[in-house]
Amino acid sequence: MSSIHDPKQNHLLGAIPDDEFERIAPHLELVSLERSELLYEFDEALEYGYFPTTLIASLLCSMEDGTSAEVAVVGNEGVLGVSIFMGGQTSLTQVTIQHSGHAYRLKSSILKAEFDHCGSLQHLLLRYTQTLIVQMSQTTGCNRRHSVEQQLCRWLLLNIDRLPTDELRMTQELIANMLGVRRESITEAAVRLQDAGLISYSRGRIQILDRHRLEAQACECYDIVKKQYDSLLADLADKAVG
Amino acid sequence: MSSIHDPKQNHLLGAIPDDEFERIAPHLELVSLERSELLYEFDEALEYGYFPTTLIASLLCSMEDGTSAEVAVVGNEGVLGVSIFMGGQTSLTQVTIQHSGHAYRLKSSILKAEFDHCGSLQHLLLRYTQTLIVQMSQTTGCNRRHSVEQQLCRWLLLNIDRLPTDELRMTQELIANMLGVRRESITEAAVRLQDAGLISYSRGRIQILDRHRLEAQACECYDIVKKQYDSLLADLADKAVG
DNA sequence: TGCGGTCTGTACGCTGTCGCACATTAACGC
DNA sequence: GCGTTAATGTGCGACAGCGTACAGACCGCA
Repeated sequence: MSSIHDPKQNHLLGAIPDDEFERIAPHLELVSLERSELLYEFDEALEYGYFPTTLIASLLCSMEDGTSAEVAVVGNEGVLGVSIFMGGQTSLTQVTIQHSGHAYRLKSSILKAEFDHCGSLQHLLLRYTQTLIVQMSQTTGCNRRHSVEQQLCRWLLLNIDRLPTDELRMTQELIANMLGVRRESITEAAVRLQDAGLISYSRGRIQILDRHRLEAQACECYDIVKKQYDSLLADLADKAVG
Repeated sequence: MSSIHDPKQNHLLGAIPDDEFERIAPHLELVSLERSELLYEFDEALEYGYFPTTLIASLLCSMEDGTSAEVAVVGNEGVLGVSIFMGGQTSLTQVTIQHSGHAYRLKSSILKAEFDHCGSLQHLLLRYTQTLIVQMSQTTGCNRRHSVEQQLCRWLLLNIDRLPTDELRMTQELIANMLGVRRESITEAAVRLQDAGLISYSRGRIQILDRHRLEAQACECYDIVKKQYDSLLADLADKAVG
């Protein structure tokens, strides 16, 4: 394939054996999604599962009062629409696009059928779902105990890990929506981080200047989630070889 | 069985077909667990999965500073040790016993093997894991946006739903640990609820007096989680018959 | 019947975050 | 360039929850 797009840019699709991949490959459909797009509404029936390659999505818990809080972030390490194979038919959370990019989508029926083969894909999807659970759990604790600044550091790191660059295109307003805090609280924290030389930003572009110190500034939650994903990726690498 | 204990008091075990149940039944071992017991540590290898019948357990995210926050509560509708079948070998969260009682435990190897039969049990366990994800997601949002009093209402309801009585044996101190707040904050909220006639309590015994108003006082989070479980239980009932 | 410990109630000052209002600055289309 | 709009900066009062300290209430036990 001469295209710059390749389903195997998604770590899960990249890790399944050839025979399983060939079975679903004809059904994979490349889609481009823009920031702020609502991919799934909570409790909505799911037509497709999505395997992101370059986009980042956000799983949100949206409240009656109109506010929302991010429960997890999903990029090319994962899949959107876990309830398709988990057995429910409807989305477990609201899902929005946080960073524009591409994904390969697969009809729910086909994804479910392949899952039910009980092969490698099933194993990978379940293993991935597990990391998602850890991320959600850690986010819960983080919301309860840690400062906005710590959470911002965690959030920046989680996102930059899922992008090829060290620049994020994201306004403080949007970050505030993700973290479920005021825009001004993000501004205050961002000013401090910029003054300290950890990041620099202007009008929707955030540069990570000192990743190491940013990690030090973040709460332990980032480390825990990161380790979990690293162990998943190590698993995936094993699969891809073996 | 003349015993008052029966594995089928657990909704998941009660919903699998006879042939699958017979296969695991010889391996089920009744255990009695006491409040505050640490069942799993985070990231610890899991020797057993547990199907609670009368106990209630709490999945906790524990922080470096020694505090913790509950991410989900599990009773006889569920199972402890989802990572056994999800493919990781280690616990996704810390798990403690919140209310003394009984559970049937099953060696991890046997649980995993039965799961890999891709039969009814697999479907049920995945379906249950899904409700767990919804509960965790909602807890995340609740921690972010709702008052201690609202969270206390939610917590009381979630627990009372998993017990046969309308009395909870639980000190304010323990509730505070679960919700990740100060003991005094629970006292203040509890005083208000008692003054309003919704509950009455004394020294570790909490009576629910007006369940309906308690639901009204709780945030939407309880309803959402409850509906999710109701839909799971409806599924289970279908399975048990069909 | 009194004693010790556990559980609950209350008070006070502190801090982080909120909600709001408004000022300032950079990017973009014309 | 020029004005519009989106994005960011800042200030201020309000308030929920925190940490600490201590007082009362109830329970079991000697």
